Amino acid sequence: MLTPERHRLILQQLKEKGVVKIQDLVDLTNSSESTIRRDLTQLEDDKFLKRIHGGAARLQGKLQEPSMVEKATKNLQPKKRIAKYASSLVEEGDCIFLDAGSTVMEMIPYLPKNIVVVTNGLMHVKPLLDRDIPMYLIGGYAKPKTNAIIGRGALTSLELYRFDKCFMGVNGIHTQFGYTTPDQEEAMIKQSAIALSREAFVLSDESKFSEIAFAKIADLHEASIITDELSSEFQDQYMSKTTIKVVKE
Amino acid sequence: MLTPERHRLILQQLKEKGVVKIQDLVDLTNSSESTIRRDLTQLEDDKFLKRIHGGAARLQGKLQEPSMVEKATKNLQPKKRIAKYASSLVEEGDCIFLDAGSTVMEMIPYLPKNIVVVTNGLMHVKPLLDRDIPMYLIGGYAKPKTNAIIGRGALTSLELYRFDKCFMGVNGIHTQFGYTTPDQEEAMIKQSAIALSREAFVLSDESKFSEIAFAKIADLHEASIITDELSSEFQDQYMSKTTIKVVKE
DNA sequence: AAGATTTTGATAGAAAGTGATTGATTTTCA
DNA sequence: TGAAAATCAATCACTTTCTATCAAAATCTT
Repeated sequence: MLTPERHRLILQQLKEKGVVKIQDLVDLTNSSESTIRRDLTQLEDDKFLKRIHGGAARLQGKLQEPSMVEKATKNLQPKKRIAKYASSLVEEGDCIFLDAGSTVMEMIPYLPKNIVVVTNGLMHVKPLLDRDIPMYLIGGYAKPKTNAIIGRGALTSLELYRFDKCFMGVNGIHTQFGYTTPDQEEAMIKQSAIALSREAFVLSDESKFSEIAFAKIADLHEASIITDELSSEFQDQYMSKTTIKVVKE
Repeated sequence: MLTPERHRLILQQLKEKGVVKIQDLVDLTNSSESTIRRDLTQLEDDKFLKRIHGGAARLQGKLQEPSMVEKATKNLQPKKRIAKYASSLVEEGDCIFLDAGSTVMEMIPYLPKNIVVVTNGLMHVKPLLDRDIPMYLIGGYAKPKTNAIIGRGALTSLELYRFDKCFMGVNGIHTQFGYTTPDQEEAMIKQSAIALSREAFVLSDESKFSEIAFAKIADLHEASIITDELSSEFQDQYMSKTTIKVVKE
């Protein structure tokens, strides 16, 4: 995992929670304790946070501007671009499924209002309600780290619906949380949702995503990939089954 | 638990109540008395509070607006008291249902960790996850104003579970949002949950609640009412079917 | 492709935080 | 007032976290 990505994750956690434990960051980023410590030292030097025994704390001074996370963030822009394009595919009256995950969440501000959204992403709830978009939540187990609803019950609950379109994050939540291997149970939800949908779209803001994860999701059904960069090997390999839309600038 | 997290809790308690007992802080933070004492010493050094025999007191130096704090405190206390008592009824290993609503939400900080929670309250999600309490969410329509999951799907989703105990707010969310008439669909969820539970508890922090709402919930099944004040007419009227626990001080 | 540089993970000794105990001090209440 | 109860500061043993260092792995240069 790249250094700036880790830093972004750390700052984001900090922004959300105020204080974070080192061990949590280790789990979150799949890095060693040493690496996290070095990150924290560095971020403290740059006045982004304050180290405390056991972890780090947000500094309340003034440097809390939105610029803070933004500054440390280089990956935000492509994500927004992709999300905006994906939203443009949604038409009034549609019933869509939104996968849990940060890239998909970015779609919400751009969605039309006269639609119905079904989701398993707890983090999507507030932004959707704020926009007054009618929303159904899948029932089931709430997975702490990714705020996704998963499990057997979730599948049952999901199968009550049918969708015009569904939107999935490639590494879904894992992009954001640093997993390289998709969670088995979340993958099952993804697959099921794709099966219940007339059209499926996969959003990826990672220029390099693991071939395995890619295949798992896209190979099973027809799907369109929306990304900002894609090596030609992948294009050749999957072109036959999937449409690939590369969104630039 | 990280030191600043504990300090935050202490100061928060102090802000709400003006004075806090050490033992309460021990319970609240799951730390030892020694640790709390050390925290208090430190916070006093930093001029955040004044230590007094048995606990700590807010210092009235500057940042206090007595009128506002007092105002917010008046309705807060009974609610917390009731919620704390209700939490004490939950045993390790229990599977419980938590109704959507502000009074029930107050229970969360006091719940034991080795339980499973099922809820239809979206506002409960974050506090439960923060406490690492395993949580299942009912699926269905997310009602914007109350952040509750309701609807036909919710009933279906709910009926997959069985509970040891369930906890309902009387006017539920309506207390907070100023409704006097319970929402029909939310009432259905309440009734269904009570039916699926071995024991049912109704929490009320309103000394006067409407007879209609009361009867709707309590009359259908055996249930215990937990409240801080109850006119004797109600007691006489419902004593036969329900247990009433009045929590004072 | 070989070497230099950076990043990473592991380890050991130092430092800090924690919980229990003990005896001193304060409060309570008869 | 005086004895019992509650609260307190001080200390000890124990656990967790921290710093510093080194070698392996990854990345960059030339």
